Amino acid sequence: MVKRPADPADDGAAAVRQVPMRDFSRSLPMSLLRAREAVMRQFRPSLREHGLTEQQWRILRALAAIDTVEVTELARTAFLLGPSLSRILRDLEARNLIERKTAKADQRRSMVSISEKGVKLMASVAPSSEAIYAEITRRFGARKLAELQEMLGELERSLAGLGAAEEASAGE
Amino acid sequence: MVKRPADPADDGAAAVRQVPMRDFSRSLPMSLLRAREAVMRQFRPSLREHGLTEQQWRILRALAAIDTVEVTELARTAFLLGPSLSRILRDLEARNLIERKTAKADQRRSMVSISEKGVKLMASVAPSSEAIYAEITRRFGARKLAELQEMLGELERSLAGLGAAEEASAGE
DNA sequence: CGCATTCACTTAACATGTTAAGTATCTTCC
DNA sequence: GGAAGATACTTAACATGTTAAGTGAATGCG
Repeated sequence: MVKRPADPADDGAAAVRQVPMRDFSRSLPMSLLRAREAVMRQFRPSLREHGLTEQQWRILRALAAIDTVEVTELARTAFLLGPSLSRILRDLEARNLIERKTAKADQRRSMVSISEKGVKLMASVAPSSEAIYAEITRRFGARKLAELQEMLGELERSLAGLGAAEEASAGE
Repeated sequence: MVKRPADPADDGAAAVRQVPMRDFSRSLPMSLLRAREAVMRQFRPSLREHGLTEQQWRILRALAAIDTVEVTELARTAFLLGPSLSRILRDLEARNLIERKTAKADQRRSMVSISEKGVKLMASVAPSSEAIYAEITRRFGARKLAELQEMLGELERSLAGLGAAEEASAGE
């Protein structure tokens, strides 16, 4: 039900009356979601052809750049939560795309690295992936792309330490 | 294993040598993902307190703005895939937060609307949600926020029609 | 009319996101 | 050196993302 004023084409300047909430489609989270989806839509088909999901690809890329890492550090790098990473590593290991061995000094830690097979798979995916990225850059513009990334970084930094714990600090 | 050149602090101008791929953490998808996560991290606790997930909240907001819609149109508005929406609507209906009735003219279509209870729930969530949004705007800057959203929109538009079908057009 | 297509969803199946518990290992500190 | 607490994962449980298949209802067309 929900009766509303029924004023569709009223998106001008002084539209601050009794609007209960910012137009949904213009919220920051939605903008970010839509933009990211527009980008990922380009990559998914290629990854899929190689039997990889977006997250698996993130992990392989992260591993290719660091040789060997602990799971926790990998989670931070690939921006995945522990449980997700745990599952994916199990699968990637079963497919022999990565290798795992527990650290000698600390039996809790397990060191992960990409395997030869993993490296080869990456080599087969990278070209098309790079081509797609290049096309995106061409369409949007390299300059603007850099600007956008800068702003996204700023946004992230400006929100750092707002929602969680806040250990050592004044007032509270 | 994976032998690499081992040249960490070499991110200057002429770093186009044999780098197999752009530094992972600086890729556009990652930037978008991290930024969005930084934003959503602010909202999730509040939504959770009210028993809502991010997606459920998106649906309620979309419904509050349009009175009644078909499921397909709602999917487009709330930016959810059909299957996800189908499940969520089932749950929201069971919780009496929305109402559903099949259209008379076309038995395939089901018209969805928010219920009184749904409206009340929204009213109880909106204040804190608005406050969070205001704080984000304050921290990042209203001007920059608008710029960012504009760029995200441009990015989305510049990629529109690149990955899918492309029905009526020249050259295949 | 009758049948193949298309449409508007819904189900299914598998992968990940998200939070809470569980497990083994390590560290501290008495 | 031994129990309490902290760490580094892993499991569990539930919700959503993603693709494919299924179902019932309209449409198009001979």
